[in-house]
Amino acid sequence: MPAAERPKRRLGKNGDGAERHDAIYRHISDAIIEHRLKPGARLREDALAEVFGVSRTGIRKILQRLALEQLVTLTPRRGASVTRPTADEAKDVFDARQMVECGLMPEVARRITAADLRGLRDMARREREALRAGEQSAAIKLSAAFHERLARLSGNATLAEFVGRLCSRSSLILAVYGNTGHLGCESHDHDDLIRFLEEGNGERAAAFMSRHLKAIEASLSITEAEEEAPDLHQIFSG
Amino acid sequence: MPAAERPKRRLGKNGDGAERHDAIYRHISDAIIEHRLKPGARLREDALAEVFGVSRTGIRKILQRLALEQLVTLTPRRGASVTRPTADEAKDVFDARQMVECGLMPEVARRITAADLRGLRDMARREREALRAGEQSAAIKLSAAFHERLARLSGNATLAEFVGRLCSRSSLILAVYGNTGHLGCESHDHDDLIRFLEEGNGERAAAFMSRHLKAIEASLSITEAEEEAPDLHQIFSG
DNA sequence: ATCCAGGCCATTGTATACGCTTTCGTTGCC
DNA sequence: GGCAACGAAAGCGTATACAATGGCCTGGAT
Repeated sequence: MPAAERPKRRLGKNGDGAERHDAIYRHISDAIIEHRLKPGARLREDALAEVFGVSRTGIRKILQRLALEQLVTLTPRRGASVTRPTADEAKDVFDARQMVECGLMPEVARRITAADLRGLRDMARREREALRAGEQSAAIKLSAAFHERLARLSGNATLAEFVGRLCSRSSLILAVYGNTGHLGCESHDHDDLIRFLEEGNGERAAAFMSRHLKAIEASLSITEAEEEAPDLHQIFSG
Repeated sequence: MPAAERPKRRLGKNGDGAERHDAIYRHISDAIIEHRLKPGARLREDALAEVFGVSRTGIRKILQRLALEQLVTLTPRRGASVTRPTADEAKDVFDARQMVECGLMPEVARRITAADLRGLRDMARREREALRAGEQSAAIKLSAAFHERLARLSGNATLAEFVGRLCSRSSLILAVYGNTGHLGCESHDHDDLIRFLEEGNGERAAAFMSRHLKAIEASLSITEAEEEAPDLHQIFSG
């Protein structure tokens, strides 16, 4: 029974050890960012291990990585669950995005090429299409990817990675504090931003990005009412 | 031999599992930041496991965490080694610090209290003393701690954590590209900065921080000469 | 009937064991 | 004499097994 019925697993284990882990990481990460796994959802190691056909060891590694990126919360003896950002954290994240993303715009405007502009337009188009098709999950992920790609065009890998994490956390924040049916980024905002960058006008791009982020933050309904028994309310109201 | 001569280990394992790991993490992290472990140094799992009296499992977890903070590099089948930052990474890190730390100064100047100022002066004093006593290791760590503390006073935990990581990586950069005997931060610089903050002059503090960081970066001798065989040169020249 | 206590179960934390890859040393051949 | 190929050893990657802790359910007492 053990060796006979799963020969492919052994094969997969040998061939692509590290890649498999990375793929699983991306699966879980995407599920969180796309709100398929909602904040507060528990992530049991055994269940994940069985689903992805690996041992708990690998799952633990991935869960730890997600915890360091603050997408999941690891409580000492209770296991892992999707992080539920607090109101303070939400403010910090958006303040950080305000500083970094806007600060990056001038450099991006300076370095951007025609090929980059094409890529950005393509992403914005796909995002619009997903939004129109009602695929919220895809739209959310594409929006985050757009912001990260933009940051990456600055040439600063460190800051780009940081922006990527902030965008992931923003997705979590939207899941908790966002009004349903109202996505974070307006669809035409990104197109306008691309136009400013095409003109090489970094200052206007930065100003527009600032307004863009402020608009997203303003659309949130941040109420940290419950203090001691928040889980029940959240679960039963949702 | 196994059970009789180490009863404390059993005890320690039961009482403070998570804390022990955190302590080990800090030990290794400090050793890297203080240049006791130099860039390129290999970190064998077995050796670390034996030194700290835990199993390889725990060491792997810690190594992974350090890898995500980019203090150590994890090459697939070769194990862990202290990260040797490239010239590009060094530039990115200092550009990022320039943007974030300077951008934070106005808010810090706005929120700083008398107690905060006392704490900062104390840190600056200890740093000066360590520098005068020739304790480079301690001085380097205190300098990084000063910058992180400063960022934390902004009230933005996310950005403060980011600055902390940038400072850790800066320490690594100094180890590779810094001229021996010339520490990154001039001792009186931090005192001057504190004065501007005390005056509540965020703009001047930001400008001074900018010069401060530029001075550190300028003091580096960034030469990425070796491409394929850098290890030998580095080791024999150091 | 409700509350407290004790035991059971579920789940994580840790260690150990095994397999595989990589690397270094040696030997043989050119 | 140098280069290449093979073999052995060392170290990492993964899985499995065991131990400990916290939550939950049940039973009894008030």
